[in-house]
Amino acid sequence: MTDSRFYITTSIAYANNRPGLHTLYEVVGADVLARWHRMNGTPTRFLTGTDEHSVNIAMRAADQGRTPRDFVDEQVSLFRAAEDALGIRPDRFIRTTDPDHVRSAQEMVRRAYANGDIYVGTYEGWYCPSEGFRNATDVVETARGTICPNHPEVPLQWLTERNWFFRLSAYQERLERWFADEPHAVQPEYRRNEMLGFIRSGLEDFSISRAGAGWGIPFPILPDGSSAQRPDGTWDPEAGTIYVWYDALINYITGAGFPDDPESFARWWPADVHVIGKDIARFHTIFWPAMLWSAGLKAPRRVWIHGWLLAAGERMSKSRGNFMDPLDFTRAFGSDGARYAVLREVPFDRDADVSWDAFVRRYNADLANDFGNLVNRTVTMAGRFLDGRRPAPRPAAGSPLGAGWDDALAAYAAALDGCLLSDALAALWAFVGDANRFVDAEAPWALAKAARGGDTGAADRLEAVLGDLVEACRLVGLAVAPFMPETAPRIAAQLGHAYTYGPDGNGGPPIAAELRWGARMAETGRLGAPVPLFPRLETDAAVAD
RNA sequence: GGCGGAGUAGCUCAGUGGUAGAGCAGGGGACUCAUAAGCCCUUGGUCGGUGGUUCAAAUCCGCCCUCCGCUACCA
Repeated sequence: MTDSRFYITTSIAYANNRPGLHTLYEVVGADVLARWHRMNGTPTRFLTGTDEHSVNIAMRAADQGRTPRDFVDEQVSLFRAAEDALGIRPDRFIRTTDPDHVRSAQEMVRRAYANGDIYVGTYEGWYCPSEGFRNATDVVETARGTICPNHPEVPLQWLTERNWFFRLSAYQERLERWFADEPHAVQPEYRRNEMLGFIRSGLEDFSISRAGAGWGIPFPILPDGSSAQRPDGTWDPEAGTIYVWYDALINYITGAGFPDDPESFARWWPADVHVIGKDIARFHTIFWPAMLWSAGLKAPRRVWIHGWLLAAGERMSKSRGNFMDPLDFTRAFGSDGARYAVLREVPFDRDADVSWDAFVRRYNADLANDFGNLVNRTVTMAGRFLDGRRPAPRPAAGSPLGAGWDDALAAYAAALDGCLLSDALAALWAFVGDANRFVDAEAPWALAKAARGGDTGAADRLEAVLGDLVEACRLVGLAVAPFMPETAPRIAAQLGHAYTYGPDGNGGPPIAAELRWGARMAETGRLGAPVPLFPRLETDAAVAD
């Protein structure tokens, strides 16, 4: 993205339960992309949050003898604590209960109405209180009656409701044109094809209101088209509430300033990337653009659909109970270790099996052994052989490591642009491997011994080799800062370099200039103490799943 | 059922016509700056099955088997 700003969002988490790593995975990934753009000097807005309205949530709250608001407040605090532990720094944490979001959703309904895209119809079908509407082909007939396969203990209800519907059918042609004109708007490619296939199979209208559900955003229009707002400012309950997508999806524009702050909205919309899970791809790539067009707004520039975390081949989920607690994870791996492990282990474009042991192996191999040890041996050798004075690197052309850096960085940056976070790390770690091999090839300890014996050629070479290694550590440590924002300043400190980026990645110089080989070679400095960055973990250090 | 994708070393995967690859895990070795890390070497695969095309197929074509994704209204 070469635009003057970068707006990235995640899906908003359903605030019905404590958070799992499989939910926060997406937010960590988006946080990395946000930090990368912030460090590049691009004004960046990163939005994440929670989805808090539903009959299910109201029921759970009632079961506990609490108000829905009280219930979701507690869930949200758990999400925020877990995100904080993972180093996630959104520019705004949006809640669908926020007052400006309520106004935003209602305004979108009004615009759809004004554009003739919503109408009162009748919805009929099975309704599972735990899951929402069930398609007739999804329910199961048993001796006890019709049940929801996912919630057999919860009685299904046959619903007949007068609801508002959105005229999605009117947007089929425009959606097909959008997919054709903007081939990179939906990624990865195979998801795009699935969505395109869905569009071509024909689009039906969908319902956007619920009657009689109290915990939701008041539907702003009565069936006759008049406002549902009463003179005292309250809303006529007969109008019902806004149902799901005209509530949840709207958060992306609320977070950009719609409708209260037109100036902000003009600046930030359309979003550069919506990062979402594959289970809600259709709503984001088909419903959402149509809803926006109906309101006279632009579709998002890109929707990135990531895969799921699997445990033994099964999707991690709260209902299955096979998910990892993010706080267990960060306690064992550290915030940065957790971020690295999950984003390296799971390709951002498809599902992947994960396990505690696999994360430990990845952490030990990549962080403790390869990179952490590289920094540690470099700082130790330079400290000991050069009395703590930081050696300068050779010019890139004269250094095996310097000559390879540009390609490594280019591969890293290209992968980040393509949202392929695991590939980005792999590209950087190939360079880390080069650096470790370089150490053994040059054997600085042997050069130091020769230098002590009076060999001035060896002394010069020692200086050059260690200078290259210090520079390699500086570059990798800085480049990987979006993934490991706490470790980056610790590396800089050990290398005697300043680190001027803030805790969210804002504030420093554009990273591109800093990531040139030798960018700081003219500066002198002293090395810090060699403190191991990533202590090795034992495979049986902890048990979790 | 329809459309799409995948089956390659113990694990995760790369490889789209020309003598089977990487990382991790396992084994051995030399070194010693380092978090018993790093480096070097190495065990290991009838490339899902089968029939074709070709001088030559993991790679192209047919058929079969297995697995996965999408196939509408989750919050």
